[in-house]
Amino acid sequence: MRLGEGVEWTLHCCLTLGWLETDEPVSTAKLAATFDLPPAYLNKRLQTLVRAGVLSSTPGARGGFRLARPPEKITLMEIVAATEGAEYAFRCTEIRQKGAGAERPAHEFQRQCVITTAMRKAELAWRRELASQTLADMLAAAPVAAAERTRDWFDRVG
Amino acid sequence: MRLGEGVEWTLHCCLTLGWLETDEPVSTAKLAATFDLPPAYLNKRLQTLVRAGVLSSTPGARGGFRLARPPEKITLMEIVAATEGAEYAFRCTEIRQKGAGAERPAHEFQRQCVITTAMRKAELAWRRELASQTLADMLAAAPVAAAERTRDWFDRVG
DNA sequence: GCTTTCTTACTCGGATACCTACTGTCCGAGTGGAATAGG
DNA sequence: CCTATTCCACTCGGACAGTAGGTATCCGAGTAAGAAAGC
Repeated sequence: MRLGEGVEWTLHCCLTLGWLETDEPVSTAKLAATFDLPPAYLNKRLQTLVRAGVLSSTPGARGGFRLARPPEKITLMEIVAATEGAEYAFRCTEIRQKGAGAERPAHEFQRQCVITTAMRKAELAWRRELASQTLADMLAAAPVAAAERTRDWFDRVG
Repeated sequence: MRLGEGVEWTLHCCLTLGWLETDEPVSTAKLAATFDLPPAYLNKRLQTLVRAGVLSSTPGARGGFRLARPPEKITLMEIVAATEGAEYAFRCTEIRQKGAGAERPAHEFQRQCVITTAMRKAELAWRRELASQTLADMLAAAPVAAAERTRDWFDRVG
């Protein structure tokens, strides 16, 4: 099991957008340069965040991305689910109904199997933890110097 | 993010081995037939459980797999980690040190970034949940009829 | 000076190629139990 | 009846092919802002 790199990218981009505190949109090119990422692909990932309502994008000259909501109202869960998909990591394919189970009547399988229940319980704990942390929490947790340095860097590159 | 199908397979196989309560090993062929799975590949997954110490295998005629320990001492976390790998799902590639961060001295990056901390915290909650559930818990949670039916089926196919 | 046009810079969305990890198959080697052959 | 050989069923482990999903690139279309041109 592994999370795509896109999760790390989008989380860092959201953090950066939160630090900048500017109301002007930030272009994909600048964000990509900040972390040395492929611009076209990063843009694709950010677009999915727009569709999820986490970011908003403005087209045209001097366009780019900005946070769609104040950081206090953006949870990590939203960002992760937007880039990685909202499906469960464990996907029950009902193999209990194959082979030996094929001869049994269908009504015996209405209750979900104990394995699915257990795995889902663990995954909900994961989600709950992510949902409890907002972008504002992370902005506050990072050293203030980090925020200043990113602001400086964005001032310099224009 | 998705867990491989192998997780579902090995969990069901462990559950089946627990239900059978026999001391004789069960062959890969029978387990594969029980869930209609490809025998060779299932065998591969079960071998990793042997290496992890969850199952034990006996070679030769009438050989097969059996639980290496009583079900009370096997946690779901062990089974999942054995088949899926013990690495974290979120893998920090330190993109904060690329691009804008490349000019900054290395000692600034000794503390792990807030994103890694947050993601790891969520993942630990997931692991804790899986580690708290034993195979014996699942055996008990399932309807007794299910256990009987699998025993019947294994008696019939010999 | 005002309006119109042009240029520029950016997002948007689809099409496509690549690459990695998971899935699945195959084969040779090793091992233990049972059947068979020989004394 | 006892022992040795043969055979079979199974695990073990590696090599390899196929496949799905994530990564990455490219291109045309649309849009907004500013600059340039025309009246």
